[in-house]
Parts: sequence; structure tokens; C-alpha cells
Amino acid sequence: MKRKITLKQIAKELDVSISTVSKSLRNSLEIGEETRLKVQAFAKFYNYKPNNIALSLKNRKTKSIGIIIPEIVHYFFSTVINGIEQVANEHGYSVVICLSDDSFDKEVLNMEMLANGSIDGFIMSLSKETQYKGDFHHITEVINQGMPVVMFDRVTNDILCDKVIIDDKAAAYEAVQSLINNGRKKIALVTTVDYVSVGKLRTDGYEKALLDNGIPFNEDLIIKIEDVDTCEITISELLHARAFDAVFAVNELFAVTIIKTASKMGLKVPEDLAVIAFTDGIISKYSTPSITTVSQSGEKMGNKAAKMLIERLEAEHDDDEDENENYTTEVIETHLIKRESTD
Amino acid sequence: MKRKITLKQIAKELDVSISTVSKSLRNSLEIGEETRLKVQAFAKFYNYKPNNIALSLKNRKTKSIGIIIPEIVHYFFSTVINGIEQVANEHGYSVVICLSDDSFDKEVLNMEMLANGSIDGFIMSLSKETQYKGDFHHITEVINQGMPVVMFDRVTNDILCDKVIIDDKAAAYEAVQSLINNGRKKIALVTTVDYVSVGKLRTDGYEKALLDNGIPFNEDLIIKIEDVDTCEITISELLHARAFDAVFAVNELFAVTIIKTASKMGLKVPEDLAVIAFTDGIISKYSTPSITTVSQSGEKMGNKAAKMLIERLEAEHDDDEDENENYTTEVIETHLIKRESTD
DNA sequence: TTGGTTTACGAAAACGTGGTAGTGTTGAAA
DNA sequence: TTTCAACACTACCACGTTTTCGTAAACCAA
Repeated sequence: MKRKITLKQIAKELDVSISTVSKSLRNSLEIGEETRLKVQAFAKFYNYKPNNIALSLKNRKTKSIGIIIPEIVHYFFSTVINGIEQVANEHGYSVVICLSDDSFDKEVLNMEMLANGSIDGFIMSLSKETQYKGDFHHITEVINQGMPVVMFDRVTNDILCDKVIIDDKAAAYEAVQSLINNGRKKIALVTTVDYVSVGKLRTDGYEKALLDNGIPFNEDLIIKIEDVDTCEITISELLHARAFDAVFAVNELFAVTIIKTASKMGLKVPEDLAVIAFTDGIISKYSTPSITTVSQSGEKMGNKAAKMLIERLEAEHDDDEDENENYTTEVIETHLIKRESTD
Repeated sequence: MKRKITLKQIAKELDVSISTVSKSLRNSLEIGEETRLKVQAFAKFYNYKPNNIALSLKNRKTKSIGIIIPEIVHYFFSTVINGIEQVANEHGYSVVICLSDDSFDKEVLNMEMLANGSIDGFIMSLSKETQYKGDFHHITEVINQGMPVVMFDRVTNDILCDKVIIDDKAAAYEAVQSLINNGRKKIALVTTVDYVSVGKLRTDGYEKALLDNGIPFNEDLIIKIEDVDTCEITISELLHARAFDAVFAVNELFAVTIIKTASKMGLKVPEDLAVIAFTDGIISKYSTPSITTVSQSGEKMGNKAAKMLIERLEAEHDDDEDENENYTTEVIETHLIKRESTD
């Protein structure tokens, strides 16, 4: 068990100074060839690699970016991480991931933990609780300390920073419009509680599509679900009443539950009930019938978010004092993936 | 944009020494109450938090653990991360995640990147390519440097370290046995290529179950799939031949594809074809029919792996020189979750 | 006053690195 | 012989923290 070797040890061993070793390894011309090669050979033999921590301390850069998301066992979020990691890796950054579990306190704690020098910048998606409370002081704080933050998907207008989102409203509009185009008139919306930013936007798009097509907006057809487990009961009641002939669900878990419930009741999908879901995930693809979805490329969002963050990190290097914060909000394209759950 | 405040700045501002500030903040008795309170008030006002990087350098502990896995958009692996994160968080550790993309080179690169001081220990699952090549020098190296490694799921006997696995062979045996108990005789095995350790073990269990029940082991019923996309074709050919009445698939993606293919051909699941899959994921739960699976709790594996690693990390603190490496291999329980795809 | 103890604080080293500035030796040009 | 430059290397500082050791001042007993 030999600990990793340091410059100091090499210096001692070769009886030169630490600076000589350092310079030799960086091929400085100051060092004579003989010494240089000797040092390099020795370093290679003992597999010397500079200590990242020491470098971080010295350079005030950790070359790692913090990701804070509500959960990781979640198709969309894991694709985003994947996208972030790709770009980060290309640029020599590592990613450190913290989960908020949709809890405000955990989000704050995690951010504080990472903000004390562990990372160079954040990429995050707000927890439900944070969106509910509307308390963003922890984010403002890190931004004030000069640490760049990029938010994605679940964002807030209350914070000025770079953002990566999809046009939730337009995407929802498109989905509902396609149901209408297929002759559906009684379209239900199955969504989450209001304070989740994306849920609200998708509802707006749903409403607008209806109104634009002269279909009255009916509050009774909006089903707000807090917990997936209660979804089935609520759904089956409404299905019994035959209150609707199409459903637009804000996520695929709701959608597949609806389809399963409908099937149990003998309803045919899509004949009796057409279903479209938001977020193209693995369930939609493998469900029977497979589900028409609004694609929302988490990977692209991750790519973009990472690019924005890294650009800002590398730029900071230059201007130092220059405080021209021209924050941008990037909108990632979505499109409808037609599958078996719609006609 | 005020940068984070440091001990030095506080010291300067209050006209005391750095040591005094440090001691005051740690409530040392050496410092007079007046000074102590003054410093604490000042620090609190400016929201002083010690710099993690500096602490890491000093303590030679980063309080973060590196996770290296083949992919993250994968139900099982994300549950493992979830499990690791829970325990890590409880103990004040962060997790930094690197993806190998099932590539040997990326695995090596990532490990080297993290091994240079960024983390205190590794939790990892081998990439396919690494298992194929059988080259583990990068792992041996970090272990030799005194960095603890815990492997899970895709492990190797060639490396001595702590491991967390399930009894793949026994679990496969149980699954196949249950098919046999239901009167199935022609049971196909749909698996991956051989070099993936778990694939091999599951095959062994399959074979043993057959032999123990006096059913001849038929090579033709073993379908090795390298790429999911080719799965459908291979499967449908065999189904046409009616070569089997039950399938044991080593993952749920294979299973759902098989079910979909069978359904298209007019075969009924489970009447005409019973299906059991390894790894209980989200697809199995929401597939129609839902799929009977061997549960393999990623979360528990993650919990256990993190516990083992952290225990070793905290223990190291004491013995320093003591090299009693009593590595253990923890076996996580599995059980069969019966759903609609079997009778 | 002297000697010793306590109180309250400061200086400095250490963790590992890398850059700037400095130092001493050699050889050659003035 | 002096001067200057090139060479080859070392000293030192900073990054932010903790900790060990040291010490000045104050206090108290003799």
C-alpha cells in the first residue's frame, strides 16, 4: 500500500527542489535536459499525478459541477444527467449529484454543502416543495457569491440565471390540438398540483387549445393528482361516468395508469379513449398499447445546460470584474411522437 | 458579487490573528469570551463557512465517494445510486458520478480522474468491455494506493475487495423452478453475451433448475442477444417454430419485447407463453400484462455498498498501518414478484 | 521584587501545487 | 579584469484551514 507520490517526495528522492520537479514535469525550459528527463522518468515510474485537491485550492477551480435534482429514479432526470455528463466529460469536468427528494430542506442543505468550494457551478431543477414555498434565497445566495447557476425544466422567474426549458405551453397545445384533430371533444387533463411550474404551463396550453377550437373549458375535466397511488381510483370514477373520450396526461406514469384502468373496464384504447402523455420515456414505448407522447429530450436539455454553465465558467476567467450578466433562456424543441394510444 | 469570506479576511477585519478566528469559531476555551463572541457574530453576519477544498487538503479526506457505473438511464443503476446517496448523505458524504458507457477506456479515465484526490473511495459496477477484456489494472492500482473500492452487481473474482451482489444463480434457479412448477417444460433463456458476469451466473442457475427437474438442457433454447434491437427478430423466429412455452429473460427489456412480439403473433401471455424477467423495474410493473420478475433491490444494494465503504473509510482513520483487509461479499436477498405474465 | 501560573492570543507549519522572483555559477564579450 | 548574459536551479508566496507551540501580559503567592 504505497500512498500516491507527491512533488515533495520526488524532490527529496532526487535531491532537487520541489520547483525543479514541478517545472521539469511541465517541460519548462528553465530546467536542464538531464535533470528534466531524470525527473520525468522518475515521476512516470511512480505514476505521479498532480493532486486535484491541491490544484483546486490553488486555482480556485474544482473542475466539477453540481447537479441538484428532485429524484434520480426517474427517466427524464436520468436522461438529463446523461446529457450533462457527456458535455462535462468532454470538457474535463466531473459531476457531483445531490438529490433533493423534492424536499426544500434537503435542497438547501445540499446546495450549501456544495457551495463551500466543492464545485464551480450548479445545474438544477427545483424541488416541488421549493416551488410551493417560493423561497429561493439559497439560490440567490450562491449566485451572489459569483457561482453560476443553470436551471432546467422546473425553473422560476424569480431567479435571474441561465435556464433550459421546453415550451411546455406550446407542446401541450400541440398535443391537445392533435386530439381535437382526431375528432375528440371531451378531453380530460390529468395533471399534478398547481405549484409545479411545468404543470401550470401545460394546463395553460391545454386550455388555450380547447378555447381556440371553440370547445368549452370544463373544470371538471381537470384532474389534479398529488400521488400516483390515488390516480387509479379517481380515474376509474370518471371513466365510469364516460365523462371524456380523450386524456392528456402530464406524465407517462399517469398515462399508463389511465390506460390500464380503462382496459380493466373494458374500454378500448384508442377507440374509446385516446391518450397522450407528456415526457417521452421508457414506459410509453413499452406500454401496451404504446403511448403517444410529447418528446422532451432530457439529453438535449442536459447537453445545453452543461454547455451554458461551462461557457460561463470559462468566460469568468477573463472578465473578472465585468458584471455583464446577459442571462439567456434556451428553449429545447419538442415534438409529438405518435404511437398506438391515439388514432 | 461578494466572494465567500475566509478566515484571513475575518482576521484582518477584526484585527486578530487567523488562529484566533479559527479557534473562536470552534469554541476553543483558549480564546476569551469577548473576542470569541465578537468573532462568531462577525462570522455569522458574513455567513462564513469553511472552505471544503482547504479542509480536504488538510484532512486528506474529501468526504465524497465516487460512483462508476456503465449507464445511468437504467432503472436498476439509478436505484442503486439512490440507495448510495441516501446513506452517503446521512454520513455527510457527497457522491460524484461517472459513467463508463460500458467502455473500458472511459472507465479507466474516470477512475484515474477521481483517484487523484477527488474522492475517498469508489463504488462501482464493471463495464461490459472491462469484463470482456478482463483487465482490472486500474482497479488494482487505486486499491494499492490505499483507496477502498466496493464493487456491486457486475463484479469480478480477480479483484479482492468488498462486494455487494445478489445470488444470481439461485435467483435464476428459483425463477425457472417456478415456471417448471407451473407445468412448463420447454423453457427458453434469453440472455446477454457470456462475458457479462451476471449473465453467466443466471445461465448456470437456469441450467441447474432444468437438470434438477430432469429436463434436458437444450442449447437451441438459449438465445444470446447483444443488442436489444435485434431481439425482436430472433424472438419471433423462435416463436413461430413454437419451440418453447416459457421464457426466462435476464432483463425486463428483453421480456417486454418478447411479450410484445408474442402478442403481435396472436399468442396469449401467459397461456401460450409464460414470461419471467430478472430485475424488477418500472417496465415490468407497467407492462401489459405486467411481468413476473426476480426483484433485485438496487436500493438495498446501494445502501449496503455505501455502508461498507463508509465503514472502511472511517475505520482507516484508526489503524493507519494495520493492513488486515478482511474483505467481505454481501449477498442481497431476492424474491420472485408474481404478476400477470405467469400463471 | 521574584518566581511561577494562568489567561489570551499569535506565529508558523502542514496539506500539495505552481508561478514569480531571485541566486549563484559559468563563460564570454568589452 | 570587469560586466553581462545565459543557464540551472532554489526560495518564497499563495490558496484556506487546523493545530501545535510559543510568549507576552496579568495575576498571585512568597
